[in-house]
Amino acid sequence: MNLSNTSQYAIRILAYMADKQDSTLINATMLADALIIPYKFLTKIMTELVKANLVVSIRGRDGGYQLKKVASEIKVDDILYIFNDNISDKQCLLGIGVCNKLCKCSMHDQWMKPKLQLQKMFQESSLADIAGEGSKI
Amino acid sequence: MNLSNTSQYAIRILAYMADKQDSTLINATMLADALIIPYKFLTKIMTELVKANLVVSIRGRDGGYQLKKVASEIKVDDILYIFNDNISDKQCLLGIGVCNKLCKCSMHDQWMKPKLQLQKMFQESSLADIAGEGSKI
DNA sequence: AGTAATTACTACTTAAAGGTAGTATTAATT
DNA sequence: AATTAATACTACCTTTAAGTAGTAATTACT
Ligand code: SF4
Ligand code: SF4
Repeated sequence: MNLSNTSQYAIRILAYMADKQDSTLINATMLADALIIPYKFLTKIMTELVKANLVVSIRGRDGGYQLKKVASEIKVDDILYIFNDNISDKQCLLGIGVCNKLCKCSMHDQWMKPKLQLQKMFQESSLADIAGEGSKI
Repeated sequence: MNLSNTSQYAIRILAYMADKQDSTLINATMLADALIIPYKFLTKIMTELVKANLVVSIRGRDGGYQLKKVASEIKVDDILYIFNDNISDKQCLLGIGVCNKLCKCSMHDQWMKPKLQLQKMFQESSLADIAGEGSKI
């Protein structure tokens, strides 16, 4: 009942980048050091973020990474989506799968509330919301 | 962001057993067939449920399993606890870990609401609540 | 042109969850 | 006592997530 390591790292990375928006480029070494994420694992994640168009990379000497959009336009849900970690409408609690109003397990209705709240939280929180203000990353 | 396979199976097994309370014993083959869970994996789970005192087992010919307590006294949370899949108070969204009121990430407060709702859901739902009524298991 | 610093790619290793196989133990029936 | 049907135990195999290593490609600076 928690996000994958990869998703957690990705959120923290992007929030950190949003926070440092002033300085144009941030490189992998700086990110890995600041966020205490294994360097090689981080670069792997960064490449996926670049492919997903959330981040721009500049290769070669003096290269680095930069957010591709303004922080307020990148939602946490967009990040989770990349790693198949977002909450879908059909997210199932007991793993039976496709059920409907007539045929459902007894936890389905109870599960709806927190599920929708999680969805909303992820869809409405942008990097601008979760970065800055001296908050922990 | 979902329960482990093992936890999902365990909940469904116990809910099914609560539903069939009338017939004294249910054996592993019946459970595996009814719930479409791999037999050998199911017996592994059953043994853990027995050790955790939620289920009584009777070995030998004509043996099987039986709930150890009445259905209303077994909460979903008790099941999740066995497999370290319950929602703890300290459950962390971003994986940084031990934070507090003064030093926290910006998602912490938003995360509190769904987290508490999940906790409540698991702690308050008993097998009696989720079994029966022709609901899917 | 050469070097250094950077991201990207390919491939591997490790750890954990999920699942399977075989055997031992237990107990009722004959 | 032997057989049969059940759970319990031990050990293994498979799949996926997490993490690591090495090399190629790219670019700025000298
Ligand atoms: S009814 Fe239960 S099993 Fe079916 S989709 Fe909803 S949560 Fe999952
Ligand atoms: S503040 Fe954020 S990182 Fe810290 S425990 Fe809460 S959710 Fe986790």
